[in-house]
Amino acid sequence: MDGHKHSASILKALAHPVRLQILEALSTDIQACVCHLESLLQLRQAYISQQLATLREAGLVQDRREGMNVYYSLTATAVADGLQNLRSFSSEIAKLQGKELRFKSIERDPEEPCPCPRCHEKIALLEAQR
Amino acid sequence: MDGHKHSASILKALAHPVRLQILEALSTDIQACVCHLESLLQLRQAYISQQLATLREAGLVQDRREGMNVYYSLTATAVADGLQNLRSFSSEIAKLQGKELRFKSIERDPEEPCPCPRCHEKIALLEAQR
DNA sequence: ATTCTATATTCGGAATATGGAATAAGGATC
DNA sequence: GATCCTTATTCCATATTCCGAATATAGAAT
Repeated sequence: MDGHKHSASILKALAHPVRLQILEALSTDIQACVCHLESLLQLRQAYISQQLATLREAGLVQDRREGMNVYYSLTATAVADGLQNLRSFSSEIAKLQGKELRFKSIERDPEEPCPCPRCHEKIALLEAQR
Repeated sequence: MDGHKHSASILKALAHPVRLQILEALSTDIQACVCHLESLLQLRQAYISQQLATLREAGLVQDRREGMNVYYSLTATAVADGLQNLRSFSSEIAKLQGKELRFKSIERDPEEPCPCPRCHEKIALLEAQR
């Protein structure tokens, strides 16, 4: 297959702010259900599902069903590495243009757990074990 | 500025087979006039100019006028590095999908110089010095 | 000044991407 | 079975990209 075409199609899947955020979330959380991403990014479920489908078709993420939930994860650690490279790369390009980039981090306060049901289960489990 | 948005806009500029080929040409040739790219990629001049404009607006290439010609080059070596990374990255993703990538190299036969005027000048100069 | 050559821009129709709304599908639970 | 819950898909209007054709511009040469 034509390498440039394939590279371009991967880049096309990457070239979207929300999809980048999703990938970033998956590169720190290892895996996440859709409702987790929903609460993390504060976006509608259907919308996230759409973006996940794009990423899935590009081969960047994979899904795994577990009961009622579907867990997404990166298909390779190379994806996380690529994101890291991309970050510094675009920062460098931005600097040439006299701009300073700020990547809004979507870190969650550990004391304030994600309100998605799955997280609540885990929290409840942990507290029951005390 | 929002980092994800800027990254996405850079990726959007990259996400095109012809633009990738142009960048690759510039990462080996250091710099090239439009007519050189034209003969190298076998594409119409106006079309190449359009793609160069996209790359220029994204901050990936810069132009320098010299007499009648305009020479393009990468704005940073990081761009060439990024292309290299992208190549192995998309190869890895492709492998996960059971595909094998072939990047058609646009190497020029050194015995068969580029027919663009600038190249002819250089060739003529070299031959005159013998 | 006119012409030539290299490059850039504009216009426009087709194709594709975007994102909202509604709906469907797949399991769990009762 | 009926009913939730989570996730996926479809539909649709709008916006954007793609790329060919024509045209514009900028500098060189006559």
